[in-house]
Amino acid sequence: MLVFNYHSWQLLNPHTFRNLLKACISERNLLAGKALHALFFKSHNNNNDNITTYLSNHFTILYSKCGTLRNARTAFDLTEHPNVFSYNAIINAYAKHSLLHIARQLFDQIPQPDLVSYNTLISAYAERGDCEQALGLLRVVREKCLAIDGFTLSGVIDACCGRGVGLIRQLHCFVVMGGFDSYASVNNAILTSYSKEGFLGEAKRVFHEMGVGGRDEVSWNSMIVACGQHREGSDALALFCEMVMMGLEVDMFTMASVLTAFTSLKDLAGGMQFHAKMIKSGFHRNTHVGSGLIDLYSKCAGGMLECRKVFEEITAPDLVLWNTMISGYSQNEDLSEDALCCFRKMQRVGFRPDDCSFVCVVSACSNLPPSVGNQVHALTIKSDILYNRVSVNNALVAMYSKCGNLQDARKIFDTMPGHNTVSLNSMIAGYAQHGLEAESLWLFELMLQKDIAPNNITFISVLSACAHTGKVEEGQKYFNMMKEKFGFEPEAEHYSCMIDLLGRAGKLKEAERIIETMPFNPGSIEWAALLGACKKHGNVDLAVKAASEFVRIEPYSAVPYVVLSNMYASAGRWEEAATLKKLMRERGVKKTPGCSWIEIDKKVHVFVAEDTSHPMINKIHEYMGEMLKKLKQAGYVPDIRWALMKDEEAVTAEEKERKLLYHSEKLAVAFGLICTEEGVPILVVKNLRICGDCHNAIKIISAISGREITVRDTHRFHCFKEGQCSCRDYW
DNA sequence: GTAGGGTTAG
Repeated sequence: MLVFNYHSWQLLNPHTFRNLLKACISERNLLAGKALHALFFKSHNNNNDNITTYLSNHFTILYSKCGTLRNARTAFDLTEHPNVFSYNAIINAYAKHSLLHIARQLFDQIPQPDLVSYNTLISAYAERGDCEQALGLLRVVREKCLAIDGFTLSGVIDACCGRGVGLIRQLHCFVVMGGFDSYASVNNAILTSYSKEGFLGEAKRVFHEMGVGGRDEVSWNSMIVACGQHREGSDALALFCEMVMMGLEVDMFTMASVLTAFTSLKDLAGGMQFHAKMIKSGFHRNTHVGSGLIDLYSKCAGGMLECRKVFEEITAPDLVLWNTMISGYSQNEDLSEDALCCFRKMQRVGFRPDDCSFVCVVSACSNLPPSVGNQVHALTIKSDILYNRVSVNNALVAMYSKCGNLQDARKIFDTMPGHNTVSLNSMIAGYAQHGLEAESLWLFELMLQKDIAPNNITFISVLSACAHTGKVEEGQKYFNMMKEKFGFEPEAEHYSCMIDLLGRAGKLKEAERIIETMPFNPGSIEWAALLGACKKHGNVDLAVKAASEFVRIEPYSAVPYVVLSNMYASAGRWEEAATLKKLMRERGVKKTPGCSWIEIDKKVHVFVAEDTSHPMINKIHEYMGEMLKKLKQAGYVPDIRWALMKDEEAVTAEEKERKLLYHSEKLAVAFGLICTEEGVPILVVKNLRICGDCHNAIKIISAISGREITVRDTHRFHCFKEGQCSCRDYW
């Protein structure tokens, strides 16, 4: 510990002064450093000897290390002969403050940059995900015959992560050929990159090949995180135990990594126990651990209450911690507005949002009225350093397409500075959700041509595009391609897509067979897909099986009860329908009330079925009455099978027709048509799936009114135009 | 004077 007495410093000789400054740097003691700096001006500044040059350069290093950029810059500007050390320090300081353009300017001024200068800049580009620049610098380093080291390679590998596994494989080769595979840091970077590209097997291989002696703590932590992120939580926990048994040092990074394992297992109880243990050791106040905890509770506890408690315990929240909170809010659909509040609050307390903050807040906008997304988009443009980040653009593409605005999604996709796997995934998914399977598959083929590696998520979108349009053969082809050509082991989601694809196409037997033979225990999603297919094709027997399996897994979901009782009712099996309704009441299962909303002039108007609360409801009813006449003239026949919700026998056909007319999506559409100018497209969002009668009616409404009407339901988009729907009635 | 491990988009 550095102990000082200002008065005695006046007598220091230059060498002692230098040693003191060194100590300040290694201890990051800003206070003592500043005092030394003041003294330096009084006594040494005028000399022009080596030690003065040394000292003045080291003040830049001191301030850079202590994170005070302004002081670092002042010290740097006051240094008459800046050496490469202080250049490197100040470049690093700017890079860490996301001011890469200034870092680059300074780099270009260095008379003779050394390897550390290059490494620093490469890391800065890696931080930004700019793989081209990082590779360019690597080339320069090699041309200059500077001997590459582990810093160079781990930086380059980090920068190239996210550009497909092919590039990582090439770099891995380069690492092995150059003999850099003895560097733990380089192997760690390779390991993490493989994992992030979706290749856990390769990551594990790297880890094993490192051997116990070749690993450091980072290797263990990286492997634990990799397993956690690939939902192999129990492997992650086993690694942690192994680490503890071996007496390796366990730090906050390890704790955070273990938390990702609990999160992946959705093991809230285990995570909470671990939390309790960490409270005893005080780890829970650490930001790394905190973000792990917040992630755990936001994903597993069904709300943000616990997260807020964790957040409040943290002594000095950092940017990642704030981002994790924003992310938590944005993943809880009904808390999207809170995500925005959190984003604003973070800025109020002085944090500058980074790409991750924007990605999270933009994704929250997918669940909010479109105008909010537009505003946040404007914000990303204003904060220009982020504008060019691929990740933010990807999030914007996803947001616009989820908000039903495929045109703007495409515009961003076409103008963004570069594409990676996620960019293509977002756009492909956008087209898939809108039922534009041809565009979706065309983009996928383009992706392959351009050598942008698909990942497991790409195939989810591709398969769902096939499912949404009934392309059974294509779906089968892509499912096989994913295994055989790309070596991806299909995950539960891929199997669900196949169940959906086959089931909807009427191949119920094949769909059921997939459930029986897939290498996972089928979850509610798989059974729901089969149930939906049974409903479409009227197979009550199989529906009973699917529904009961669903209920076993998710006892409080109303979905299986409602679907099955509607099926009974449709088949005229009233008693069974009633029994099911009774059972539902007895078990306390509540149906989610259907509601639809529309944004007009930045105000959201929500409608529930047979709504009478809206101030303009009379006008809406009047409009619907008129519309009904026109609809009937155009050949609309109300499909009263969709009005079977309660007391079926008691209601007359006329009453059923009236009920249908006042479904929430029809009310919202009518309101939209009343409130907007001729020709303006309208967007309605529904919290459940669109009803079949509404689907039919809105098709005709779109023709009568000459409007483009988009309805987003929980499953996909229906874009009605000139009497047709983009789903081509396949839903 | 410089890396690799916690959060994110599909």
